[in-house]
Amino acid sequence: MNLFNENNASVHLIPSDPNATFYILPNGIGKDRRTIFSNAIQHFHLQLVASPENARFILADEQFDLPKVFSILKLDLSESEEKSLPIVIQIKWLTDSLKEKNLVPLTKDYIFRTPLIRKKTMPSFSQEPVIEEKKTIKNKPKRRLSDDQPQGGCATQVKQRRYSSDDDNNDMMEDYNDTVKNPFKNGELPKGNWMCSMSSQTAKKNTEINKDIIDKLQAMADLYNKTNDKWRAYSYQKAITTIRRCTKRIDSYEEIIKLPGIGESLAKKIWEIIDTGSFEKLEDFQSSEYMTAINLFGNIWGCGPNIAKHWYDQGFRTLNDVRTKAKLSQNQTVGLKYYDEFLERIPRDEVAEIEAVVKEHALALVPGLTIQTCGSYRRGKATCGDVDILITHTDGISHQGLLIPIIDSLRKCGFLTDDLVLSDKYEEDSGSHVKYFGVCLLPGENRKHRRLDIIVIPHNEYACALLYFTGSALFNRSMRNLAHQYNMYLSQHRLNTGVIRKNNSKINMGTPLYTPTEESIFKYLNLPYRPPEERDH
DNA sequence: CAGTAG
DNA sequence: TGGCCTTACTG
DNA sequence: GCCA
Repeated sequence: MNLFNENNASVHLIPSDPNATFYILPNGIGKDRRTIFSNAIQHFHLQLVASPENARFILADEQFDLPKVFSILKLDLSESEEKSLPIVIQIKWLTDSLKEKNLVPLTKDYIFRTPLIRKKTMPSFSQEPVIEEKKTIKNKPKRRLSDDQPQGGCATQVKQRRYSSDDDNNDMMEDYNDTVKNPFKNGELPKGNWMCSMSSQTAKKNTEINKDIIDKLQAMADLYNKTNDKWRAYSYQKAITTIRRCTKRIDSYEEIIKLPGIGESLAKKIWEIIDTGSFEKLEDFQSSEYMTAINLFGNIWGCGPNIAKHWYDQGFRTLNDVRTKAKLSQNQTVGLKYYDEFLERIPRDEVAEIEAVVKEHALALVPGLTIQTCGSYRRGKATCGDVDILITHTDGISHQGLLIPIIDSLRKCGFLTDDLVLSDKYEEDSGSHVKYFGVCLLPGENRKHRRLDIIVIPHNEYACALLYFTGSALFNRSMRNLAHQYNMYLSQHRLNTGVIRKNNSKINMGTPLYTPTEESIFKYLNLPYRPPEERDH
């Protein structure tokens, strides 16, 4: 793994080599260009560092010469024959690479003239420093985030937050507020029906007024969701959200068709419900042998539309058919075992009890953990479908390797009865979170088996994870879709800006934004902040 | 990879 | 006409 | 199913 071909004057870069650390000399490079270059670095899987001391390569504007660059860096050209100096490269190398859509060979033409020192300053790359360097880089950012206040801070604070300058390897995490370019002015959103911009709160008290309509549409959506017609289901779901926001009883076709997300087809169906009190299509479905079976099977955890259809095609019609004749995955076996229990809602109080058990065991292992129950519980619902518990630690480190011990502890006391998904491949890499999906049972009489998800994440991802696991699903999709419009991308890990997509796939992942709080994410997206209770779409 | 889930 | 969220697990 |  050599960075250099010694027999050749040109330098051959191996992008994945962790030693290929790059620093962009900001002088003479505007913020926009710098963002582009940062993105490029990431796109080519190169390692960007925030301070020149950690960089093997310095990317500099062509207007400078080597002495100038070194003076900016406060490095002495004549000194330090032994200490390896960074190699200064023309930024043109990056732009050329961008043009080619591939890293072009790093020939000597791109390297600033260094006749005096070049021979001796070719860094050597033994294995030892590689490992050391890796560790420093991985750990520092996590520690640096220890002053986060997960729930505190209003949106306006975002702009004031800065990383301290000694924070290496955090160029990408720099406060990018100023470089976030979206074409919309403050508070303005792109054209469209953005659920995430609206509160669901008003919806709650108006549910009754159009209840018959909503219930029937919901039943249809549920059924379509269990077929492969997920986009139709999506439309129904959005229509339901819209109707929930209506403050008056809907009583004319004209006002229905005007509602966003409701077109001719749905308007006709809604009018049918209003006019006749019934919904023929739904009744057809509900009396259909196929839909009945699909609905039955689809309620098994781990059985989706395709498996359900497959079972139907095999002639299965009842749960007993499935139990005795179908080839079941491990998850489906568990899902079938608790079929009825999983369909029941969990009272709020019981969620709190489950949370308390998990907290007790987790905190016994590591005091000071941040433990937050998300999902519909955090949205303030009276009952929940499952329990989502998010765990992190403000020190940015203590969460590592935590999941398995927690699970073991909970399993040992009989709280966990079955596992569905258990990912323990924490590689201290890629910020991959760690998740457990399983089944728990509180001690005592008349208890029911409940679905429990535990997610352990690094603290710098806390806000995005919180946002994601709090939902609702529709709210998340709306928000991510909005991010997409801005050429950003939002996931449970991070919010990136400057994403370049082509044919609906990302060719450039962009640059992560600093997201200490949920509020900051809303702000980046030009959205008014919505507390969890208002995300119940 | 398809399927399922969040 | 084609996008409609995104990542991660299982088998 | 809806929308651009």
